[in-house]
Amino acid sequence: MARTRLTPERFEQVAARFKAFGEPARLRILYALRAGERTVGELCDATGLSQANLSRHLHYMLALGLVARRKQGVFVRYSLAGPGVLRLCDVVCGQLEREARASLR
Amino acid sequence: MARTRLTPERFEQVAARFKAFGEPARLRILYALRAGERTVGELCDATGLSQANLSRHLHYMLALGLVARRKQGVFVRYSLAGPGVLRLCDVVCGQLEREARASLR
DNA sequence: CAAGTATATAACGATATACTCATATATGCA
DNA sequence: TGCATATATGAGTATATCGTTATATACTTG
Repeated sequence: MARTRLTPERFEQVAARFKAFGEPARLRILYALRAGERTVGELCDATGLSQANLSRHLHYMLALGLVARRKQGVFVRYSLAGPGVLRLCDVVCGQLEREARASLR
Repeated sequence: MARTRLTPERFEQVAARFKAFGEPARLRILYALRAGERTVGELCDATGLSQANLSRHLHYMLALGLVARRKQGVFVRYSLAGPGVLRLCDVVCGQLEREARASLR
């Protein structure tokens, strides 16, 4: 694997990316988008978050390039920015899964 | 891949794990441990963090199972809890790397 | 243009988190 | 035992971030 030099600002970037995932509300949003594009209203229903709160998190993730935004009439449709976005979450889920199973036996 | 049901508390767990990585100071510590076991004092030098601050972050990551602790006389030697700990960071680094390269051309 | 709906944003309070300074605890040694 | 060193922790401050309420903006339709 190519070893990347980790400058201080690289640490900042990486941390910022992790921080985006380090919030249950945002994870819920991302997983609600797993099945495909959703309007803000639909995401309200799917996640149980308030509209204002949702909008703020979406803006946040849009700025980080985690989600994509498409305006269509009155509606705004959000989607995952790429197939890799949830891969990271799945890795962590898998790790926790394994740890949980290991600690049981 | 086994599809795991994502309960609310699963979201919390995953978010907590991500949050641990979402802090530049902790990333610096983890990467300083990449080369192997280090005492707190050595980590002070390697990261530039204050002793008190460092001690807190180490405690935090110890509780999450990201680092291991071994007491040896007056010294306490910390190390990465497992080989998978930094794999996640490398994934993110790689993604950012690719994105940076893609946005250049 | 007026009214209704979808989304975004401003302002605010509450809470959490990072950091520092000072001090406590633990260990080794004279 | 007394001192020096390594690490941990308590207390306090500053800042960031989440969530809410109220309001603004943008678009559609009558």
